[in-house]
Amino acid sequence: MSTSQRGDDEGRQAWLRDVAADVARQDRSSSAERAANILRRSITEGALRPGAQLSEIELTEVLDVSRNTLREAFRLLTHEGLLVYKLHRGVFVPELDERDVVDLYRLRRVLEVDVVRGLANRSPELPEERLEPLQADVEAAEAAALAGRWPAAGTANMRFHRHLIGLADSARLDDITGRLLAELRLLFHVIATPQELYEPYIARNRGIFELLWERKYDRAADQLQVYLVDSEQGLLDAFKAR
Amino acid sequence: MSTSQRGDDEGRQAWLRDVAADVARQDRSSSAERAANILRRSITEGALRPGAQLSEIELTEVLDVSRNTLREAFRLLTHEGLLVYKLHRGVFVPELDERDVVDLYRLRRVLEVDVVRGLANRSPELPEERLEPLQADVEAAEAAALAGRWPAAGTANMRFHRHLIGLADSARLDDITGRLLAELRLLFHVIATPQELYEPYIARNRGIFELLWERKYDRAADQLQVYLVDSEQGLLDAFKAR
DNA sequence: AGAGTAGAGATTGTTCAACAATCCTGCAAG
DNA sequence: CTTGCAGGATTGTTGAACAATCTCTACTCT
Repeated sequence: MSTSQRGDDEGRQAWLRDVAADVARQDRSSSAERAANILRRSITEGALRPGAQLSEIELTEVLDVSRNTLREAFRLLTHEGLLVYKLHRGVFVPELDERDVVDLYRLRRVLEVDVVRGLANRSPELPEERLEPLQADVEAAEAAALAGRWPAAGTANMRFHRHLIGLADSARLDDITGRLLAELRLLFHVIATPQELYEPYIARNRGIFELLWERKYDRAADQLQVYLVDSEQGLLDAFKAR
Repeated sequence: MSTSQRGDDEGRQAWLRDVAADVARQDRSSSAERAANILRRSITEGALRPGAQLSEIELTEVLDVSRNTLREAFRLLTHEGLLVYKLHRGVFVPELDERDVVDLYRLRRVLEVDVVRGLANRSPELPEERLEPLQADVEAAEAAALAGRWPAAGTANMRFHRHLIGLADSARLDDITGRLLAELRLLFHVIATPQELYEPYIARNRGIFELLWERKYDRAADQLQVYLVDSEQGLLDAFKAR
């Protein structure tokens, strides 16, 4: 927090306000969010399978929160698409099908490809350091794949695409992407062998990253488009084989 | 719904009660959703202006729900972007600025234009009757404009774009669009004279509709793109003039 | 007088227990 | 086999209580 701020009161006050807001935002981890984090992991890591019902009474005991707080956590996850409410019947882990695959990938394609293509005409060119998170994700995925830790590879892959979208500096786009990727994780759990699903795409992630690094945004967008079409087809094939 | 746009509490409470009775008649979902529907209408129709704070105790009395249920409704609307929480200070109608205009229109452009362009390669060609809701919206907007009822013209315009997105048959796209348009309505309320904002675009809506009817999807997409760029610029100009 | 501070009052954040409304199950009658 | 009806279980909603935090006022000190 060592910034050489010049002495104007206006700037200092704004700076203080920013820091205060930042701290307040981090303090926001309430009981509901803690419960939601636990449930999110349980869902995305497969402990709670699609179709499973989440009993309120049981979970209030396990998570040690009140029913109201638990329901708040349910709402958070509902917004992310990881749970669905059925009136007077409770919350369930949604069961997605092929139509959802098509729907989700349609959105992914149009959004991600547009973000990458849009990088070409930024008024200040994209600074190199903005690509560093992407590089870290690519390397994490490669390392996890080498070690055979496919769930970790999947997580790194998700982070890569989330960081890719983040280059657009759009809060709403980030929000939408968070939901899309969370729903995709639900779909991946239908697949028996995650290795076949992820392995071919790790190298392609690196290819896209390299093109971004060389500022060849149009070519990166083209590759991303093909990547997403192939990935969708892989998921659809896995569905048929199941 | 005759309403005096005065800021006095008495008038606003009466207005809320009217909407409450209106919505309760046709709504059989949960109390929280009912309350959320009432508040959503109050916000999008301008009774609750950007920057306004929503007092919990006041609204529990007006809406006749408990604080917990009301807060549930707040959360629903927060997820839609129609309310923002400030920790320990309450919920407020957000005040959007130029950056939000740019962000929202960026998303609108990429999504709407892609939907229209995608109509060209549907396996079963788009049936004509799918365009009927759009026609109704165009005509409603023209009628409202002729009568000088600009809020109604704005509503019809919103419905036109929502139905346009609906042609894609994507539940997630519909969901996202609902949120984007709701936020746009927040922005429109900053504008003093809605007439100037809507009038030029009513004829262009008809133009886009006619092109869709003639199955000239690429040309319709091009016009839509220009439409959205101009609309964004109009909003930005209105912001500067304010 | 002006700046800073302590505290009262008001509002929000969170939890709990109880009751109402609804759904599911199993069984009996047609 | 279908339909209708208890009874039990689960969710939906409420009101109250208490903790945490903010805002505003009044006071103190320089």
